[in-house]
Amino acid sequence: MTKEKTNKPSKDLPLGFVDRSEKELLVRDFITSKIKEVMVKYGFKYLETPSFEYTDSIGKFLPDKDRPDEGVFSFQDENKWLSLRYDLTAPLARYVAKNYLEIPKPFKRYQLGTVWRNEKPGPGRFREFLQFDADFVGTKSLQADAELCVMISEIIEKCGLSKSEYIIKISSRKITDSIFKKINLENPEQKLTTLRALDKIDRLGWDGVKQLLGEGRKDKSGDFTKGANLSSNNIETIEKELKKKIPETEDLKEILRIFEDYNFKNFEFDPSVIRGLEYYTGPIFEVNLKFDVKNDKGQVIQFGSVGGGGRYDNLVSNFGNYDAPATGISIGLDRLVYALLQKKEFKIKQAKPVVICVFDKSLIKEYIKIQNVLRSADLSVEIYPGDGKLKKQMEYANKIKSPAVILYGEDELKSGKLTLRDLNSGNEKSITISDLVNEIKKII
RNA sequence: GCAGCAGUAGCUCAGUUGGUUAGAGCACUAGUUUGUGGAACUAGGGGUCGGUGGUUCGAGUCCACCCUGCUGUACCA
Repeated sequence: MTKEKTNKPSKDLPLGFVDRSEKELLVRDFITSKIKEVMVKYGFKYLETPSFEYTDSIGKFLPDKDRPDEGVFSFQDENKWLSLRYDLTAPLARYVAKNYLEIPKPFKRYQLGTVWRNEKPGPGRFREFLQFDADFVGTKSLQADAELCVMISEIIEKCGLSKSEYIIKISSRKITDSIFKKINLENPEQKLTTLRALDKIDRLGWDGVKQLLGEGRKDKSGDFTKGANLSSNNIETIEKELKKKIPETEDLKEILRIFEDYNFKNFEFDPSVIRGLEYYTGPIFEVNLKFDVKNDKGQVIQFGSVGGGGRYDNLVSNFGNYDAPATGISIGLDRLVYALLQKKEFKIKQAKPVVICVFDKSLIKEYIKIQNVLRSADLSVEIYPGDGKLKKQMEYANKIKSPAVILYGEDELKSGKLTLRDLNSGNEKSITISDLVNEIKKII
């Protein structure tokens, strides 16, 4: 190996960016194919928007900041700030505002695309990842919200998870709104801290959350987080309200009725679901896995949800005069892949090429002829990309998990037959080129 | 950002209270087999022990600072 010298380029990747293996990509392709099937069934339109948007179009405003890179990756082009999109919802709102008069109302679209976040990465969380997003724009009907939950369940199950392995959690921003009214909480900073604390019930449990609602909490590394400083009375009220098993807000009651009509049962009312604090205005949902996810060291990690969404009735109107209530849901595909890979054995067939060994460069014409015969039959095949010793070529074929090699040298030239070696069994056959396709099909 | 832990060969790791030329397994290269892979055997290459400075006769080992990674926590529009 060559020594690392100061001027050599680094082979490290930027923080939070990863190379993705064929194994992951095949699972991801499988998932996206299932998503597309379901989206067609549910009548959503396929859309793609660019990776970059003007920074202010995606909800980031930067009046006097030098670098608007908190949370997003940005650069300045011709005096305008551009940012890589951090989700697919904001670009959708921009798209709807821009094309409002042409598109059908309501507008149903789905999108698959890479998004980037300039944040600290965590287990199964990267700074570049693939997201799936489906939305209804231009309808207040809660039928839309309910259908998103049903639809996302169908996708998850098509990906191979059973009903006992995931659950859709639903809640509504209206619940926390009414609690704040009840305890007369108006200080916006306290409200925010409170919401953030409540969002953590899953991870920290009520004990931890109550510390965060009060003075604060020390995590297991010893780090201290300041709390919301609510009175113990108010904390008790919040706990009592949120422990109610049955939703009292109208929107959730209605959604539950619709779920019944769909005969949809794999959901759970969970008022601790808070999610994206800024733009949600009504029902919110989250897709949670019910099994432990481990890292490659075998430790169980805090994995969080694989997807979620909710109603955002004001996002489109931010762009102009059009009022377009909307609701949507997204899945982090790479996280889903990460989780699926440890839950299930995926046997995704990917043909490996039969290798034609290069005995003699002067026979290359013959090799190409053989290759053409196989490729015409849509078989995967390659001439060994080099001209080393036969042993090397065999090792190569073995390494790439080739099903078979074809040997054609002096002996074969004389006999007019070629040798086909099955790399699994080690058996060799001498056959004519007209039998080749059939013989290979028997092997693979 | 804050906190805890870690960094020794391509990978996984060992390295005794500080003591000569720093080790193992796997992987790699060559050979045993110049027309045959997976197994075995033999030989070989590969490391400024994350970096810089310090303590010491002597540092992979001790100290300080920095860098990187993992985990938790915060933030995540």
